Amino acid sequence: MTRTDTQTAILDAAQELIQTRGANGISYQHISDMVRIRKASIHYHFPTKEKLVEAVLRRYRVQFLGVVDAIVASGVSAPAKLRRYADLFAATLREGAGLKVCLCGMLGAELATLGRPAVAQVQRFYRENAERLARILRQGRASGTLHFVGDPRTAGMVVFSALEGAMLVSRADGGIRDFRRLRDQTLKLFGA
Amino acid sequence: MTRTDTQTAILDAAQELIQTRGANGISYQHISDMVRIRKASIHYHFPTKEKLVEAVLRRYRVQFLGVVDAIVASGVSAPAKLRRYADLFAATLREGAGLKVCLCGMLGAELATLGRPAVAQVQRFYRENAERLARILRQGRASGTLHFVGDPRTAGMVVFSALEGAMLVSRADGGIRDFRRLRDQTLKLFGA
DNA sequence: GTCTATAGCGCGATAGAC
DNA sequence: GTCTATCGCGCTATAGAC
Repeated sequence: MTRTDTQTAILDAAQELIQTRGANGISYQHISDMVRIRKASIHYHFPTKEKLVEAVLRRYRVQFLGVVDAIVASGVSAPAKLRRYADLFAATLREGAGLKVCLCGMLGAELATLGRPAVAQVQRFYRENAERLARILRQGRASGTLHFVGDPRTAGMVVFSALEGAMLVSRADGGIRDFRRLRDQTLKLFGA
Repeated sequence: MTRTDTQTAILDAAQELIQTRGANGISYQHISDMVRIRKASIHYHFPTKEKLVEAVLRRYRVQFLGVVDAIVASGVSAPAKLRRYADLFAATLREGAGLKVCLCGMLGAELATLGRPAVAQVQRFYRENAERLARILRQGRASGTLHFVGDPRTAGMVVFSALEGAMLVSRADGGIRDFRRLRDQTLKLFGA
């Protein structure tokens, strides 16, 4: 499990490239151009491209959900949690050089070309995020700080998929400015 | 502008493939497998892959916006228009064999790998859809049938990007069933 | 663990017969 | 308009030296 600096650097480059161009839009050469390593040497750390994508996915999911869980466990109000959660997406979008979408938003689009393990990782990311959001929404409604109708689980999926869609659309057109507008308006719909 | 049967068949196959696998996940061979034509012959109708993607995009945008404009111009209430609009996305998702996402949702993800003309087409699709939605929302608020706070233009973008995100996420996990739940809950947020 | 070299394949695109 | 044949390239992946 202990990861070397080289492995981390490869994962960093691969993740950034996938979030920008998609898994089908990159090659080992692209990674080699970013990391000080020859493309053949990448296979020593990650034998196939499929394994590399899986490794990127696993790290991303664990890291992202860790931050989400910290937000859920924090003592702030439900609207504040919702706001912090949405800011994770804003931070992702601005991260690095160009605009990046969520790794799992990108791989969700490319789902039909991924292997079974990668597909399972993407599905798990979606479910776990929606579940955390459902908890926040349930808490907010119980304490009277959030207002919405219907099942909190569905509402959690709505918030999650709306943010994924907002990243995708705002990257193409208005960038982070538009994303913030979409985020604010979306949160308002839940009374936050 | 008159299109032959062969050109239409190629565009149909290319569109279906792109909506499922993405532009970077398909090849002329994939199209050749679906249409009764050799892969080299496709170049006669669409000289490069980039031109083919552009042609698919243009046809999709014109066709989709045509239906949207018919909904906008129809005499039904704003909530009914919103509902019919959302049903276009549900229909797209179920269309054909496997689950398909919106062509421009898919190409939005792959935006960084597309040529300038294709990028412009995707942006235009986003803008035009958000603009039509803004009109519906404005009408609904004025007539007291829809309820939301803030700028109708931003709200239009919210509805559009939420539906794009809902397609993406529900394709990965619960399919059309989940999409309908997301659609219903989203419309409720606007009082529809 | 990283390198050079290369196998082996699929890709987009072109040439030229029909 | 469609075909066969092929070019040239980039891709993932492997072999073997260091």
